[in-house]
Amino acid sequence: MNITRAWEILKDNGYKKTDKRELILNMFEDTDKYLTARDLLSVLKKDFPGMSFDTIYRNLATFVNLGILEETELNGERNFRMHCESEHHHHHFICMECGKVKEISVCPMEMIQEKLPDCAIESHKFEIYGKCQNCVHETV
Amino acid sequence: MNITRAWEILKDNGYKKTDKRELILNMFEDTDKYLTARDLLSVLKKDFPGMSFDTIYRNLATFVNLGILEETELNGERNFRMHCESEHHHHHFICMECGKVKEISVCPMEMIQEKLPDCAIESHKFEIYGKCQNCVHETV
DNA sequence: TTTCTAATTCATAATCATTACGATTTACAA
DNA sequence: TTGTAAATCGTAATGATTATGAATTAGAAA
Repeated sequence: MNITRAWEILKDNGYKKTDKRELILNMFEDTDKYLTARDLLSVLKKDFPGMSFDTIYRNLATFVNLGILEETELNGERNFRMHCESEHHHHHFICMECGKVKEISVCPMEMIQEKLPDCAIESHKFEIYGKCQNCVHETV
Repeated sequence: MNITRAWEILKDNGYKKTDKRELILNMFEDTDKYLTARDLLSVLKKDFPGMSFDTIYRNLATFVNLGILEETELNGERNFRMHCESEHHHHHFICMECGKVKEISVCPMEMIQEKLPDCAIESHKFEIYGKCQNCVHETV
């Protein structure tokens, strides 16, 4: 997902272009990591001291609904990042040190459905946590 | 994990046998579902109106540390259940309707490590959500 | 361009889960 | 039976998130 596409989606759905939304989207475009509402607020407060929780959370929810951002829960906090548009279904390795995210193409769901013949599978979460190459070699 | 084993573990680690702990463990022994702190409190308040958050949360943390309970995050709330002692590593299918939990023996982690040769994988989460046999057939 | 209106934001308070604290009570070993 | 560390109670604090009502603003229509 790039920022141009994000604006298209917003416009198509009747959402306006505001400076706050622009700042938020820019922050996501600049990184491949997951960010929290807190991350966003602490940066955006510099440019807009009055920036409020409401603005952040409402916009994050909007972006997720429109498929611009994707979301996961990491130690009790919601984390967001630009939605990947890889053509194939995939999962993520998340570095717990620096936050870097890598795509993993393996997904065992086909196997799984066979094992649960009578269940209606609605979703699944498969995430791998650890340290990435760089962080493994860092001395603590 | 059964309750007798749980008490052994507690005793071995210098924890005392209290009526509150007994009630909490009994609730977990009676079900195979995940329970929240709220679930526990709402039931236990009947027998012990004074039962406090502190007691619940402190004991849940203790039980998790000792491996008596296992924990997962489900829509922003921590959920707990008796730790499975299956001899093999496995994952869970969780019915979002009734809360029933099924063991899934498939785990793709061997495959994954190959794909991330330089990363130190520390943990992973793999959960499947949906409706179980019974709940699929219920009319809403 | 100006005006109108719905969308957006601000400031703040409410809510919900969780954690912390000081005083009191309790389990259990000596 | 008693002493003491552990556990609990009652309540308050914290931190993330959601809600509210008033004020502002973007963007379409005149």
